[in-house]
Amino acid sequence: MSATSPSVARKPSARDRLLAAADELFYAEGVHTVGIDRVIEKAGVAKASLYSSFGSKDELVKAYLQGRHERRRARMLAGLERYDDPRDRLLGVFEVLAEVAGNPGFRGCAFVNASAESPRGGPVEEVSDIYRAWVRGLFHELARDAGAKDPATLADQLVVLYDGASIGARMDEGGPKAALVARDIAATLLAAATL
Amino acid sequence: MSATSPSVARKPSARDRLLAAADELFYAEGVHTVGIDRVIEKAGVAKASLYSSFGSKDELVKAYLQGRHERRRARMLAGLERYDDPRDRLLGVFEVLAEVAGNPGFRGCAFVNASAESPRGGPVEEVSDIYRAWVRGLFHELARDAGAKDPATLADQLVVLYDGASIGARMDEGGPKAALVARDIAATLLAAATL
DNA sequence: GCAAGACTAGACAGGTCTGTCTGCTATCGT
DNA sequence: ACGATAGCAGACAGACCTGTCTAGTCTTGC
Repeated sequence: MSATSPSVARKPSARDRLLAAADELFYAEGVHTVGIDRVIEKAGVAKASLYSSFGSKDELVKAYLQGRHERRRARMLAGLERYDDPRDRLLGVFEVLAEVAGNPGFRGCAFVNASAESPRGGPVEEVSDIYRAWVRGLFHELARDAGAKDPATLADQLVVLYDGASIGARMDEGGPKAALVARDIAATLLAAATL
Repeated sequence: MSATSPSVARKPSARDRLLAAADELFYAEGVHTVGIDRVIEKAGVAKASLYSSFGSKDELVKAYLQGRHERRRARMLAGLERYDDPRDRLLGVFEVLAEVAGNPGFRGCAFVNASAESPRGGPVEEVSDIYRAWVRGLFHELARDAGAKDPATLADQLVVLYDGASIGARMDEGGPKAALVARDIAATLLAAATL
């Protein structure tokens, strides 16, 4: 029980605790609704630490969204490793989404939610665009691998399904249901696109 | 030019001016971001008038959303009158949505946006549920009329498309594009559902 | 031992938020 | 003519917001 062991039971840095608290609160209640005071209280951190780490609330919001992007990306890629067949991998995106949406704390897409309460052209739109470009790129790649005749068009369609599933799960409390509906539609579209 | 002519150039009531101002501001910038002061200034109305007409900001938000619901309903039903064939009427929903999304001020679904910045179980969720039940009912009815074998399932699918189109138009600045993508998917689904 | 850096606690400034209240004015039905 | 109703203008209270600043504490490398 050496007190300075670097790999065991180290308290996370103030920055990491802030990000964890911001992630929970911002996602659950909205980036504008939740004030700085609640974030630092949950993180157990002084206000000065927040401003020395991030500089402003906007930057904290940005970091929160970037963290969401990275974690969604990691979860999606890990989830798709289960599948070998390119067709299954494409539909697997909606399986993973269904798992995520079945989570009790699920409240829709963090980027859609944040941008609903943020001005156009601000930092939120910036990171949202990057996230959405990644989603579309992933679909494009999977559509190509699955043998779609026009992978770009199919990717556009799949993005619509992805968004619709996420909104449906948030607004209608149906858990994974909307994502599975989207999965079925995707299967129909894929069949039609590879004839 | 009688000064009291009831049908010519009457200044709208304070209540109506408030609703019009709230509609513009809340939709463009979010219900939480926009404060009471900005609404009454735009409406040219005293603060006391707002509180005597609506009682609270929450009630004003509710009235704003109810107005959106009613106008969307009227616009949709009027737009669908162009079509005779039941199949065209169903797809016409997405044509009307494309027209709406092509509007320069379009910023997605007012209910999705408002609920992103509102607590669960509040008045916003209440009116959102009513609106969404109407959308789903409309699709159900149109799916039945179009001869779908399982209109309830088709309606679920069309709701996903409707949500996805609206989010895509807001997040990706594509104007009516996402709605037309959704229309094409709907045509494919309808063909498969009426075999 | 000790200096440097990271962190905490909390006061403070300046602004904005919702909601209440007091006066004053104009219009309308009777 | 006159009372009722509707509306306007703005001060005010109390809470909450972001962001800054001071002062003290703890940890770590050397």
